Amino acid sequence: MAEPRFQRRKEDRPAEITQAALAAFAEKGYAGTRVDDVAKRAGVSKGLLYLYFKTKEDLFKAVIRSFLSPRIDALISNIEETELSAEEFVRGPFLEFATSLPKSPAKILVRLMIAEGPKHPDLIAWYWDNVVSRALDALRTLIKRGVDNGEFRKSALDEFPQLLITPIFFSMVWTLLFQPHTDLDTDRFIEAHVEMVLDSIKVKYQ
Amino acid sequence: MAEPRFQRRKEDRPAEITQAALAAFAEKGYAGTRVDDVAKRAGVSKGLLYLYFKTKEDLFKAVIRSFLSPRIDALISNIEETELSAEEFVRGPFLEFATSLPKSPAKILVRLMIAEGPKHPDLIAWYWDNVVSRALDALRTLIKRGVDNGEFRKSALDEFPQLLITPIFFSMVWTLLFQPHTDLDTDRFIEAHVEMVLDSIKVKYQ
Amino acid sequence: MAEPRFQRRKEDRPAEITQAALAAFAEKGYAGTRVDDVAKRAGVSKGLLYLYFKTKEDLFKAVIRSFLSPRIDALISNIEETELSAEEFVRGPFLEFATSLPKSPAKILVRLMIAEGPKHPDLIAWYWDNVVSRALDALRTLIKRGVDNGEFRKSALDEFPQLLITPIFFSMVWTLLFQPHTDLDTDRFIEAHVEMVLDSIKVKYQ
Amino acid sequence: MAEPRFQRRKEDRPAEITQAALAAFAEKGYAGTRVDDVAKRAGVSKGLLYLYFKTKEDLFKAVIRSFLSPRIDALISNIEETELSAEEFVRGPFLEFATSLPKSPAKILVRLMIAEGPKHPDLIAWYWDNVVSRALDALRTLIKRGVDNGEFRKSALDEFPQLLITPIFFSMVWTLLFQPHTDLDTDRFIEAHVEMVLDSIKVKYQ
DNA sequence: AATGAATGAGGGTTCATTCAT
DNA sequence: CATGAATGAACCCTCATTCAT
Repeated sequence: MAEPRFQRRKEDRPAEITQAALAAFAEKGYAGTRVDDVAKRAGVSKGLLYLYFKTKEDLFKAVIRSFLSPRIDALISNIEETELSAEEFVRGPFLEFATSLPKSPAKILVRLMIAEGPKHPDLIAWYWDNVVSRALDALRTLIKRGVDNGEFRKSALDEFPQLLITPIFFSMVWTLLFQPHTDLDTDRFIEAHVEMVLDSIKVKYQ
Repeated sequence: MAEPRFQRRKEDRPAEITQAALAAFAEKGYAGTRVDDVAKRAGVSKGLLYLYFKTKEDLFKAVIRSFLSPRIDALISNIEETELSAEEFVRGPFLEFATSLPKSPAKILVRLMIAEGPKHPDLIAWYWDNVVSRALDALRTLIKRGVDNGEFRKSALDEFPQLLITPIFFSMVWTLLFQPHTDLDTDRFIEAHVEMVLDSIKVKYQ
Repeated sequence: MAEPRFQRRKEDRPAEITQAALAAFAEKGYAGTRVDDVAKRAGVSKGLLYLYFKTKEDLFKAVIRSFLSPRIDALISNIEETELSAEEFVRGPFLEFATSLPKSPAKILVRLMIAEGPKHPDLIAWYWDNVVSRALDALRTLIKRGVDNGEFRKSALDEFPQLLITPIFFSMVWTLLFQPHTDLDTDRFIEAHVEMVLDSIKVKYQ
Repeated sequence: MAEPRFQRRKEDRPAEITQAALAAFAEKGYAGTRVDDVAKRAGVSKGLLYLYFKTKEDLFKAVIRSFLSPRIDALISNIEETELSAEEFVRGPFLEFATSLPKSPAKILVRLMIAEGPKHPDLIAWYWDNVVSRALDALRTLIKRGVDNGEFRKSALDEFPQLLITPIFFSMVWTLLFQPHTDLDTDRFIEAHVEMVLDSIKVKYQ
């Protein structure tokens, strides 16, 4: 019944701490989170936390880096390797990805990025290089494929692939802020947008 | 309506402080801003600041409340009083409003709302009641008018007027974060989106 | 009877704090002294201390700089302006200065310098420039005057004026360390040394 | 006297640690030295270090005790067993000892003693009993022998044998502090002092 | 009304020491 | 014996807030 006060679990610690930190940052924001709290959440002493992360900022960066990125990696390789037509891909895997994001903790990360980003330019840079620009390229590839296929006509989407993901951001931010005041059905919202985009760029006949 | 020629004596003190606070919060975020700095920026002593605002949080709320809202009020009354057709209004006043926002300090307010909102639910509530829901209603009115006019067909936009403003938020957040890494032409981006929406909902012929 | 919690005494604060800090550092050394304690000793809040001294190190430097130096300044100007013969000066004012030092708080400063000096090279440099090298020059002047007068013969003291002050340092360090174990009569010890030196350099007859 | 050829297997662990600790303390002082660092320097784990030394303070005392003392032991027995005249001894072995000290790590120990001594009275006591008072006695013996021999006249040195070692301390402290700012030739400085002392106490003629 | 000196709770970080492995 | 992961008490410093002037 006596739980040992010491537990050596070197392997798992960083992930556990990172997990706990995400939860804490999500609730209180960066400044509002006390390192003590993160440690407590992780079931760990403050000292140990500092063994794995040199500073609170370090911890924050580790949190940001370790989430979201895998998800996007999956989407990207999916785009590259799929055998679906462009429209099928958009209606299938892309839509699934798009609608899942606002329900995931990614939402929280977006908040943190927006809130704290300006103070951590290197973090933004890392994100741009490793996540955003790659995702953008993948989207461009997908759209170009549709155009080359004759599925899509040439459109502003060629230049602004962001037009496709606009409602994802919006949903995340909207629910983050106004959840108690409204209940946006993000799935249908995003679907409607995608439908609208497809409607606008699909080659209609013949 | 006659503007008093001499003013700015005293007693727009609160406004001056609020102004200074916006600048400070914009630069450093809420937690990163020291009350001292705000006072210095406003050319006022710390003590005086506390005469007008009971706490730092109070000051923050005053800042948030005093900006953005007038702008939206204008848009709303514009919608209500315009004699333009729905499409003309979207292409005209709405687009102008939409493209101007990402260049204005509103961007910063959005950041502050996202960053600090969760800690200030009453602020969010105030915003919802006084700004967001009213703006949403106005948009709905506008769209409904278009449908009633026979300009627009029935569409998801009826339920989700947000589909129209999606790229405004996106532009603001995007430039906030990735300004140094990319240069999104927000004007053309937003125009492209609006065009796409109109393309999708306009009754095409006959 | 109720003492006001706040007391505005801007002028006196730095000196009071510096005073308290000397006492604290003397008792516990630099590392062993808590800023809190210094504040308490000075009857002041920790925060106020940081208003006047940016860091603990800053405070330490201020303490070191503000003591000892005036004492030596006096000796130096004394040497420059005296009308006594060299021997008279040594037996009179110099001896008085020399014997008083080991009983003064200077002892403590010497300890602090020795203990902490290596970590604060700029402090050492300041001391060298403002105190030590000037004192050395003054001593050299004094001895040279004696030689020029025909009071003293040429000797190693010309090159090493430090030979005169050797027992001062020794007395300070010795009592610092071994006070409880021995009772060196520093006055007579230093006198004996000075006598010995004079005996050795005085031109004896004719 | 036969030195065992193979050694250094294990179990001069304590000595190795003590060695490493001296180096560390010398560089950073007591408070500035991390136990971790000492362990690393000694090529040993922190846990093992704590096997040999119960606390950091313990380690510190061990360091202090293990150095300097052997050197002085040698001098003392030298004084007791020598067949040289008092003057010859002073000019020979004593001077050699005196000039070598300021160049040795003893200097560092002196610093540590001065800096940390007041916090470790038992260490001081140990030093007094085992090193200082014995050294003092030996010096007294030497001087008395000179007087009894008719080499020296009666003088203050009889009461204050410290007058002989004054410049040793001085040289150590001086170089410790002002090394970069001056270059005292400690050998010649100490020689000059000794010469002066002898000059003063030697029976001059017949 | 206006100032800014003064307060003190609170948070990030370090590091001597312990103990499971 | 040996390791180094884990603990937690301290300590420096900041800053929102108060109040004597």
